[in-house]
Amino acid sequence: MDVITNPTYDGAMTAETLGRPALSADPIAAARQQWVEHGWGPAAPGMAAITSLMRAHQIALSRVEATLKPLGVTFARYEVLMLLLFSQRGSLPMKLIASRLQVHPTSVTNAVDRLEAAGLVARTAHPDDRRALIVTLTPSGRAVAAKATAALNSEVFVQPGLDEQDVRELVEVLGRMRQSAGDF
Amino acid sequence: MDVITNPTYDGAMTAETLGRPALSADPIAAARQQWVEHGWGPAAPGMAAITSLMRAHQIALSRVEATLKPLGVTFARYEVLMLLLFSQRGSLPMKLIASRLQVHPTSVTNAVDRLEAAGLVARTAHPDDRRALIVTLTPSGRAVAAKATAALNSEVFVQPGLDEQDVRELVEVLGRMRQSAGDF
DNA sequence: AACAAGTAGTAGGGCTTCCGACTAATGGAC
DNA sequence: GTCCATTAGTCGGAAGCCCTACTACTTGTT
Repeated sequence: MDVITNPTYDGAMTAETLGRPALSADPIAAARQQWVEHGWGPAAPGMAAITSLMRAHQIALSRVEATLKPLGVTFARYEVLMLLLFSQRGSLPMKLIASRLQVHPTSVTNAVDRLEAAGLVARTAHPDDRRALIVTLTPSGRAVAAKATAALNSEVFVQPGLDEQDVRELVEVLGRMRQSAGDF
Repeated sequence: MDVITNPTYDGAMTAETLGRPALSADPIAAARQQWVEHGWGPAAPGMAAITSLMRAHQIALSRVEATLKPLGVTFARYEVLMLLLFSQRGSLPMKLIASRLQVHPTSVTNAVDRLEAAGLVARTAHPDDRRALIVTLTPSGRAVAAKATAALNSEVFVQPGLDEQDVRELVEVLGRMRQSAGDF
C-alpha cells in the first residue's frame, strides 16, 4: 500500500477530512497555511518568501550545473573563470576574487586548486606582496570560459522559466533585498 | 599597495579609465553590463536573475543558519522536524520526507541520522513494508521544533529585508518559476 | 509457485560552503 | 630599528546536496 494514501501515518484528521479546503499542491502554499493555522500569521509571508528562495535556488542551480557538467566545471569555478576573464589582464589576486564573489577565502582556495589542477588557471607570485598570489587564466581556461558562457546563455539564461516582466521584477526585488542586507 | 587600486592587475583600460560610465557597485549590475558589452544582451536579464537568486539565497540561508545555530539544528534538519510536526501523528516514512522536501533520499538519510543522534527523532519499522522506515518525532524533537520556529519567526521571517509588497511579489514570481520548472 | 522488475534505504565518494587554527609576510608604533 | 597587530592564503573538519552502486524486500508476470 502506498503510504501517501494511507491515513495511518499522515492525512488523518487533516483539513481535507475535516471538510476544510484542501491544501494546495504547492508545498510552500501548504506550509504557509500551516503557519497561519498555528497563529504565526505575521511570519507567514516571510516564511513563504525565504522558503521560495531556497527552492528556486535549488532549481536554478541544478539547471546550471547540468549545463556546465559536460565542460567539466561547476558553477563556483565558472564564476572564478568569468571574474578573471572580465579583468582584462586575465589575472586577479586570491583576495580580490573572494571579495568580489563574496565567499570565504577558503572557498577560493578550493576552487582555484581544482581549476589549477585542470590547467585552466595558474597561481603566480604577487610581485609586491609575498603573502599574496595572483591567479591567471590560461588559454585553455579562456576557451572553457567562452564555451561555458555560450552554453549557459543558450540553455539557461535566455529561458530562465519566467517572462521578461517577471525577470525584471525578480532582479529588482532581490536587488533591494541584497541591498538591505548590506550587499552593496 | 592595495591591489584593488593598482591598475597593474585590474582596472587598467576599464570603462572608467576610458571615460565611459563607471560600473555599478553592485557586482551583479556590473556582470550584466559585461554581458551586454560582450554581445550577450539577450541573455543578460536571465543571467542577472539567476545570479541574484544565488546571492539572495546565500544571504537568506546564512541568516537562517545563524538563528538556528544556538538550538543545535540546521535548516535542513529543521525542515524535517517541521514536516513531522505538521503530520499529526508526528511520523512519516523516509520516502515521503524526501519527496515533500524535494531532496535526494540520501540527504534524508543524512539529516535523520543526525536528528536521531541528537534524540530529536526515532526510526521505527514500517508495519506493512519491511523495506520502509517511519521517522517519529520525540518529545524533545517537538520542543526543539517549537523553539526553532519561534526564533525564525521573530528573527528572520517577520523582517525578511523587504516590504510587504516586495515579499508578495517575490513569492508570486518565484511561484511561477517553480511551476514552470514542474515543481508542483 | 518462481522469477523478473521495481522500490526503500544506506554506504561511499565528489563538490560546495563555512569556521577555526596556523604560517608567512607586511607595516605601523614606539 | 624592533615588536606586535593585521593580513593573505592554506589546512583540517563539519555539513549540505547529489550521484552511483548495493542490499533487502515487494510486487507483478508467467
